[in-house]
Amino acid sequence: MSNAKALPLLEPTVEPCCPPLAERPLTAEEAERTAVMFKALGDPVRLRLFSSIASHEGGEACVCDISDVGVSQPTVSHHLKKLKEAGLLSSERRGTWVYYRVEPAVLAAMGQLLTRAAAV
Amino acid sequence: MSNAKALPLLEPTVEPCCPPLAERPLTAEEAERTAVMFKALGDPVRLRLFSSIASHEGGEACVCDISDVGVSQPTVSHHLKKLKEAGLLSSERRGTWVYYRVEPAVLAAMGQLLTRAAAV
DNA sequence: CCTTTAGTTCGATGTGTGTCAACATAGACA
DNA sequence: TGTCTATGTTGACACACATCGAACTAAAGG
Repeated sequence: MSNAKALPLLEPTVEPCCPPLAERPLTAEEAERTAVMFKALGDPVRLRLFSSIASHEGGEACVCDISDVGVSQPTVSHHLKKLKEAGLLSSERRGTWVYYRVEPAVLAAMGQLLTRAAAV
Repeated sequence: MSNAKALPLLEPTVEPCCPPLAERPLTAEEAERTAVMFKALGDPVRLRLFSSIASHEGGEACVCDISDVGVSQPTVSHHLKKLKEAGLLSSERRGTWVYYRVEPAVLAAMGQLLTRAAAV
């Protein structure tokens, strides 16, 4: 892989998904796409897992650090998979442990989706 | 209590619910409360209804204006009820029609929940 | 009373959640 | 190399909950 892409490219208005909720009525497709992300955070267990990862050092944590949410380990794995499928997390195996980390861009986009809606 | 506090008090950091996701791991109760709101927006139909209301004039709309989302009227009523129960909407009967309006404070709080998480 | 608008009840169907068991991967050690 | 242990993931199943529409009820207005 080439190292030609060295631009800092810090977009302040990331928008990988959809327009702000208050800008115009969402189309069916946009709603479908956006709902996946909100639905992923619409479960208490997933919310706690996500919060644990986000508040960890460097925005990443291994599964062993966040498995104390009151459900079994397979259940934790299932929930992490859903968060990953929603594009909110990414995982990486590092030796024995698997580390999950948050996707700041997607998160910021969701935030703007709401705050901009409120600003109108 | 004196009325010395007559400031316009435009809090940029409304927080009727829970701390930012990245500040610390959410407790079970906080996660439960927050999940209700995210789950309410985790459905395509509800997201479209909500977006329609938020993008309407003055942030409010009557049911008759937003019933073209592809489901029957009773279903629309169900979804609006859920959004209302989640604290995202408030309703008011004005003559023949019932008007729904968004709750900007709650919306802003949800946004900060996410953006602050991303900012860490 | 009749029409329009919206909410409620109720039941069928679909989707999500959580657990146990089995499987995959990585490291340690003889 | 072979095996043992620790860590996660996947599959299958039962259970609970959410979704949706048909029919009914309630409220407002002519």
